[in-house]
Amino acid sequence: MTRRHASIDVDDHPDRGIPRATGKTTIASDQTLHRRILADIEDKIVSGAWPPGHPLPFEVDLAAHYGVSRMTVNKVMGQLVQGGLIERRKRLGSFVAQPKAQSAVLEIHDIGDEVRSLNLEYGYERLSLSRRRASGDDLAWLADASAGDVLAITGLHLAGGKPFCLEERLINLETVPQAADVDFIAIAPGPWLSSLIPWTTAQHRIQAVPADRREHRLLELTPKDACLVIERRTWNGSGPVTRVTMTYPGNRHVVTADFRPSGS
Amino acid sequence: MTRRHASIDVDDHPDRGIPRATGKTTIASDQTLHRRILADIEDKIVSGAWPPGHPLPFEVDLAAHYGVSRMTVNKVMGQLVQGGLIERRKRLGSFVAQPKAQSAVLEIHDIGDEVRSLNLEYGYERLSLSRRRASGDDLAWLADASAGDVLAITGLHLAGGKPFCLEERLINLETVPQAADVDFIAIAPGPWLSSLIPWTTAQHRIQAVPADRREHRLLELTPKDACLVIERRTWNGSGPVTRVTMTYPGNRHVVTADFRPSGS
DNA sequence: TAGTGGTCTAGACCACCGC
DNA sequence: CGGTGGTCTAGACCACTAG
Repeated sequence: MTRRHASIDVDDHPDRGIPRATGKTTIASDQTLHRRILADIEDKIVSGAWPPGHPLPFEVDLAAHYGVSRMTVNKVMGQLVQGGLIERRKRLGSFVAQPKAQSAVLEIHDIGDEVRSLNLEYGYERLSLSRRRASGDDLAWLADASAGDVLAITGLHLAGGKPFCLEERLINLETVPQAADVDFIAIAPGPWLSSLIPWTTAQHRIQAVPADRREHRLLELTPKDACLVIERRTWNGSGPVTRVTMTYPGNRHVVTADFRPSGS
Repeated sequence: MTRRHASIDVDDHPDRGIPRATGKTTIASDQTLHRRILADIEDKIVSGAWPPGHPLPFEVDLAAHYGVSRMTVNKVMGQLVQGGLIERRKRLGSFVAQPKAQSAVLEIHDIGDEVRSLNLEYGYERLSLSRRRASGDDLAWLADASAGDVLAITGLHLAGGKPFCLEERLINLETVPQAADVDFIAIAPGPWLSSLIPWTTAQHRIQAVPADRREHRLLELTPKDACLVIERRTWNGSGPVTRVTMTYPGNRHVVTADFRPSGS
């Protein structure tokens, strides 16, 4: 065991230090090795015992300490890195990361599921559909992609018969030519696309805007109300796919995001 | 090689199928094995060649196909699972996941850094501070924690001399007793806490509200403007730490979130 | 019951980089 | 130069579960 770093301040029981459920910490005993070790080290960091910047023991030492092979420790360290809890540098070692930007996970569900999970009846009503050549506003989204035709759809999602959210969507017909043959009356563009288009990259922008006249009418708002606008642009391997802005009544809708230390 | 699943429809070159940079796909050739294999499989999924529900070859077959050991393939599959691209079930195999809930990563930066990254001068002004016993509203946040004292701080973050965002914060003095000795005039509560308190769990709620009178005045808004309100509740290993409400002028501030297929 | 994923090992080689 | 993390292997055992 090398001598650098402060000694491994884990209790050094005769069981070679593998964390057990018998202590005060809540660690399930019927876990895999790397899960228990991960939980143990996470606890050290989260509890503040190992503050930001604190050096972690080397892989070899951790392996010896927990009585496992280096590969197992390496797996744990990899998960800690991906969770943003530690940073690693060759020759130097591993260190508890400085909490820079908290990253939270924002789950964007299908609107139908979202509504039904509230025990409300879901409905969708197409308001308009038009095919047109990409114009000025659209081009900013299409970027340098050759300006072809786009499909513009607006629709209203209903929850329990009442307006839930207004959808304004643009579909790039160069990437998704099949969309030209759909009228999007029986099915909303979102689920139609997600069943067809594979995984992609997406950017979201969230902002608050005062409701304008059209939103007063469609979303049954009063002139003073605010709207939460979520804009999502989606790309594919072959280019821009769709851009959608969802306008929610701000007083009735909330976006939630959770944060967890590690990926698990 | 077992016979289930459609045959591995990767080009079966004499080089045993290890993806190279020579093809049409953009895969860096000087990558590690598991990165190249990961990129290869990701491409299969993202491009739609393997649609949702499509069965992946078994680990043994993939290992044989790529000419690597099963551990390497297993590492790749683990990353695909964590990226939400595939689902695995024992005895059945691995399948391309149905795109259910898109999950985006929301980065919560330090406000000072955020302002300075806009090339604006950052400033902070404390508006009020009071210590009080936890009352009705606070208790909902503290949950069943014993109701002790809380510190209530309001402050204004400035960008280029102009109001940027209004902060209303509650600090649980039972979890962070040290906060009682700070006046939070020279330093905002956010950075002070993050330099002191280790990593934790957090919940975010984002909504749009019409600006009220106080916000008109403090944020220099007109009566019609909307505000973007981000509420963050933070827990520690030892209990609730802080609850903060950030109110941004909705027309000037946007929250962005990105989505990537895999953790990489 | 047989085949799959999940896990773990003991060892190995290498690139990197501070000393 | 030496020690660290990064990677990869060949093999092993086990739990789970469809058939």
